[in-house]
Formats: sequence, C-alpha cells, structure tokens
Amino acid sequence: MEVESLNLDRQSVVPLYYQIQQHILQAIRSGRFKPGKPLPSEEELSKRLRVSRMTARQALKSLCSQGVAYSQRGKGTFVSQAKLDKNVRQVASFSEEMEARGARPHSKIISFEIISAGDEAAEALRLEPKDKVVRLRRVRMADSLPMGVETTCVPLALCPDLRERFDPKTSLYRTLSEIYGIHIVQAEEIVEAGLATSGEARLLKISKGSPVFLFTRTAYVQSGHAVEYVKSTFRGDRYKITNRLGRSSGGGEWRQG
Amino acid sequence: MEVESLNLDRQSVVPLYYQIQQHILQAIRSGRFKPGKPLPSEEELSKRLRVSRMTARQALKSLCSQGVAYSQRGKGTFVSQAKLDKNVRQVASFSEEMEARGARPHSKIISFEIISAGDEAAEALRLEPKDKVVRLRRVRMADSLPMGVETTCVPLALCPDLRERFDPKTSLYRTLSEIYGIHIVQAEEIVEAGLATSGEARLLKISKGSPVFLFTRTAYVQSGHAVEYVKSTFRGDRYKITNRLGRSSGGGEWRQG
DNA sequence: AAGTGGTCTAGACCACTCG
DNA sequence: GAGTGGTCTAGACCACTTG
Repeated sequence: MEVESLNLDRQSVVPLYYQIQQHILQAIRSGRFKPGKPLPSEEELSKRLRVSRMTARQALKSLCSQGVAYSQRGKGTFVSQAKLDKNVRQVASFSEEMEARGARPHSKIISFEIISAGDEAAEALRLEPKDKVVRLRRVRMADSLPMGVETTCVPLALCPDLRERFDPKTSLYRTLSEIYGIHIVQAEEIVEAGLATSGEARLLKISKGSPVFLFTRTAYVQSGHAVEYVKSTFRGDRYKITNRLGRSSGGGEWRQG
Repeated sequence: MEVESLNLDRQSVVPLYYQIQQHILQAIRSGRFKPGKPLPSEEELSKRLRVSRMTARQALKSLCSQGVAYSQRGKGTFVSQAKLDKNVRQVASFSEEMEARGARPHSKIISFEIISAGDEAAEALRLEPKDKVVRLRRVRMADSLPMGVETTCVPLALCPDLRERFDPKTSLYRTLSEIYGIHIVQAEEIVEAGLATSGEARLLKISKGSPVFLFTRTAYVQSGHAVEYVKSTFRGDRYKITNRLGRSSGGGEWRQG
C-alpha cells in the first residue's frame, strides 16, 4: 500500500482530497505510516499524485482536524500517537455507540404514545406546546444490563405512522433515516450530574440517590430544523464519557519576521 | 461594526483570514449577526475586503470549525443557534473556560509539592512511578463560588522551577506556555458521574453525597507526549457540559451529477 | 541552502438552493 | 438563472527547521 500505487478517480463524485485522505488513513491503520513518523509532504503528494499542492494540503489538513495527524511548520506532518479507534464528537445513537464499544444494545419499551409536546420539548423542537409529538420511553440495555432511561420526542408531523413502522429491535435513527428520509447530522447535548430518582432507580436496578448522568439532547437535520428532543438518565457506575479535545490555534501565536 | 469598516492590515504578521475571522466573531458577539441568519457570502467578503475568495473562505471555515457558524451548500453560511459562551471541543484551562463564560476565575491552592508520580499518573504521563512530578491541588472558584477541586500533575523534568515561577493568580497553562514553551494542543478526557466525598464536600461547601462530575484528563503537546495529568471533581449543581456533535460524513455522501 | 508547512492570489467548473 | 458553497489549479512569497 504505497502512496504511489494510489489511482485517483478523477471522474468520481468523491473529491480528490477525500480519496487521498482515505488512502492515507488506510495506510496509517495498516501500519504503513507509524505514530510519530512523518507523512508524505504536501509537495511530495502533489507531485506524485499530480494534484495541486492545495488539494494535497486539504487531504493532510483533514487528517489533522480528525486528530489522526498533526503538522509542524518547517518540519512536516506526522502521525498522531493517540489511538484512532474512537470517533468521538460524532452524533451516535445509543445502538451505534454500544455496537462501537462492542456491546450488544437492546431496549425495553416503557411507553410509545402520541401526546402534546409540552413547553420544554416544544421549545427545543420549535413547535407549539399543543402540537403533537411521538414520545418513546425506553430502558436502554447493553448486554442485558440496564444502562439508562431515555425519553425521545419526535414531531408527529415528520413521521405520522412511526408507531406502526418502527421496529423496536432496530435503531430509531435508522428508521428515521431509511423510512422517512430524516438524516440527523448535528446535535446539541447538555450533560449534568445528578442522583437517581426512585422511579429511575427501579428501572435501572440501582439504589435511589445513586450518581447518574442527565443528558438533554436536541438533534438536527442539515437544514437546521430540530427533529428530535431526548432526555435521558444513565447509570453513573456503568457509563462514562470519553472526549478528545483539540486546542484552538486561536490567540496571536504568530512570531515576527 | 460593519464588515465594510474593517481595515485589514496587510503588513501584519497576523494572517488576513484570521483578521477577518476575528472581525466577524466580534460582530456576532455584538449581535450584528444573529443566530440562524446568514453571514456575508464568500464572494461578498472577497469583493468587499479585496481578498481572494479562498482567503474569505478560510475565515468562514474557521468559524465553522469552531462551531460558531455552519455552512449549507447552495444557501450560505449561517450563525449557529447555540450560545457562543462555551468553546466546546477545545482544550481549555479552567481559567480560560470561566473567562469565556464571563465569570471571574480564581483559585485557592491547597498544596503545591514535588512528589513521586505514583502508578496512576505515571501511566498517563509515561513515567516510572518513582519519577518526580509537580503536584498542584487547587479549589477552583468562579465569582468567589467554589466550583471544583482539581489535582494537576506535571513531570518535574519539564518544569524544574515551576514552584518558584508559577504565579497562582494566573493560568497554569499560560505559565507552561510562556515560561517553558510547553504548548498543550490536545487532550483526552474521561467524565464520570459520582458523589461528593466528605473531604470534597467540605472544600466545595456542599453536602456529602451531592452529585458531582469526576474528570480525568491527560494533555499532550504537539509531538504527542503527555505533559499533564489532571483529576478533578466539580459540583453537579453549578457545572454542566455542553457538547455540539456532528455526525460522521463518513461513507460516500456525495450525490451524483 | 533545501525542504517544509502557512498564507495568498485569481482564476475555474461544479452541484446545490431558491425564486 | 442568479447566488452560494465545494472543489481544484498553478502558481507565488513567507517563516520556520534542519543540515
């Protein structure tokens, strides 16, 4: 898997920089490029692949923004030391997240009904409080252990027959995407620390007052419209959040000439 | 504060795209551009400011990557709905974060000593357990209210005279950066939900058993070497985490021509 | 001095959105 | 059809790192 062997498809709808980026990513994963070692320079990629330097650069920059590589002015672009395996900062449904962690996701439906949105969900979804939403309450399980309780609201207008067409064994996100063409691309999430109420404790098989995470999430389609409002409570003893953070190249770091 | 009024300093070491980006950021903060509303298009910025379109584009893209704005192909670039006050997904020191939220950060030092790393910090910092680290324990306050307890370990070898040179009134990150040339660019963070121990409760002026966040953070310089290991406990009643999540554009999302 | 990434230009074509 | 962002080119000058 040499860079030289890459045949770019210039007719493809897939951008050149993306083809290059994927190729390098593949080479990193396969061990062809090792952590701490330099990737081909912009100039070299540009010449070898017969693309402009800006295109080669864009491929390398996108690797940097993913945290897979980092650049040093005057030196080169290097493979990051940190592991690649976790795609943090991605919207993932519970199902997707558990599968990524290697656990078997499963849900127990507590209720599945059509109700008025109410003030809180209405504000998040930009509806009127009297507008109807589909509300789905589930206990989320991983490998048969209860992990959290989740209440999801989706505007009824977007999926009028969701109750008939949603298979509880599958992912809600997958249903929204495949059946209704609702592709969630962005979300805002607030995380708080709290204590399990007695109701939650019963569902999660923990003691009342145990530490829990409280999540409030609003999810959006590309147009920017909110399509899902979720409140959930997850067990503090079985759930943790892992973040990878990058530092803003922000304030006045330019040296003089 | 109109875009038109911006005088770019073409002699400055500060890049043009950055000057433009800062100017727009300022305009957003001042309310000149409102959430959901479009920013000037690449073309417009390019013409008005007499820069190339790529430069205008770079300014807008950097706003997008900060989460301050988002682009929609064929429509424009818009100011994000969410509040600006938190620069999510950025490594930020407590000081920086509180300043960004408009609170006055302050710390009370509990201890500041040179000790052996111990197993946990050694593993994170890739040291031997017997290697020396500088350990700084502080109560973190915002506007004179205690927010959390934080224990920071930095390898002694990196900053042998930190105890003499660190001014507790300033940011540790700033000291590491300005005095030792240690620029933190990346971090991994694990967040857990827990209950305040009696010691933490006393320091934070809350009841024992109150909900708290437990953070474990390892920070890295560009070369990928770990330089800081932090464990902290923050009050669940005064602290929350806001995340903006994007969904992977991963697999072939390009439409046909 | 040679190589590298950072910035910048002045064009170009495309797909998409909207009126 | 006009406007927008997405991609791409073929150059250019600069600052920085290393030998």
